[in-house]
Amino acid sequence: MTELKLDRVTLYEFHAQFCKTLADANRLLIIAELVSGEKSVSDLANSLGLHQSNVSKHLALMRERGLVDTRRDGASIYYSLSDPRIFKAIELLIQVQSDQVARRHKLAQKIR
Amino acid sequence: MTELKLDRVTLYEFHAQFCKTLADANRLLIIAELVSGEKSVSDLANSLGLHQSNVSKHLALMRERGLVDTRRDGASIYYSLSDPRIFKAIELLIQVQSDQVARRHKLAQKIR
DNA sequence: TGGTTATATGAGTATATGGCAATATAATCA
DNA sequence: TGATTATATTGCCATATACTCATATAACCA
Repeated sequence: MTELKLDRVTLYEFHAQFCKTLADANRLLIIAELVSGEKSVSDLANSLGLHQSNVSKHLALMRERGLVDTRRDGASIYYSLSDPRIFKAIELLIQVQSDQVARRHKLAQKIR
Repeated sequence: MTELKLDRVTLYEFHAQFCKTLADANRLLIIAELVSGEKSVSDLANSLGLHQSNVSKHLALMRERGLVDTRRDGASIYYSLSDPRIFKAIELLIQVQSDQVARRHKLAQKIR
């Protein structure tokens, strides 16, 4: 009983970690950039206006957690989404969020 | 140009906040409990073995961000999912995550 | 080999987050 | 009204996170 509960918590911690990986605006921006194809660290740093070390750290985290793959070409390292459904999943979340915002807006109008 | 970029960042911060709301094991557990119908704070605290104040805080956060609705009945307050697709979205994320883990496992086997 | 470019990593700092304990607010009931 | 139950809120602490700067590692080229 307790054993089963612990397992369930562990499982949910695992899923929560995945959500945490998506729970950063810069990482979402990076993922969005990668939808159109692989990009190097400096590509991303330039297009997003972020520090190279910052981007590198975000990519390292996403790599650790299996969201992106890497390919070295000379001195550059190219990052790509390991699964295009990552972006689909994010889009669905965004859709739900947008609908909620719309619903709350309507509700606020009714009250007013 | 800069204006547009700022807007994009702001938008992604908004989406990141939504992901953050899901990025906690106990909140995911609460959401999973609510799939089967509305529950009071103490219901949730008991079934998950969490402190009442802890559950209350998590629910307040989820309510602020529109994930749950509330209904008062006497002294109790019942929480419910504001949109069942929240759980669907989480399930999709979990699916992607599971596939990634499976793929990495296969890869590890090949290397070994 | 030395210089340059690309990426990764470590140190330090500021902020955010989750948890617990204690207290406050609110509703019920005797 | 006073006691009880249910929920919310506040203060505090420990930990985690993101960021910047500086430095290390790695590949390339003259």
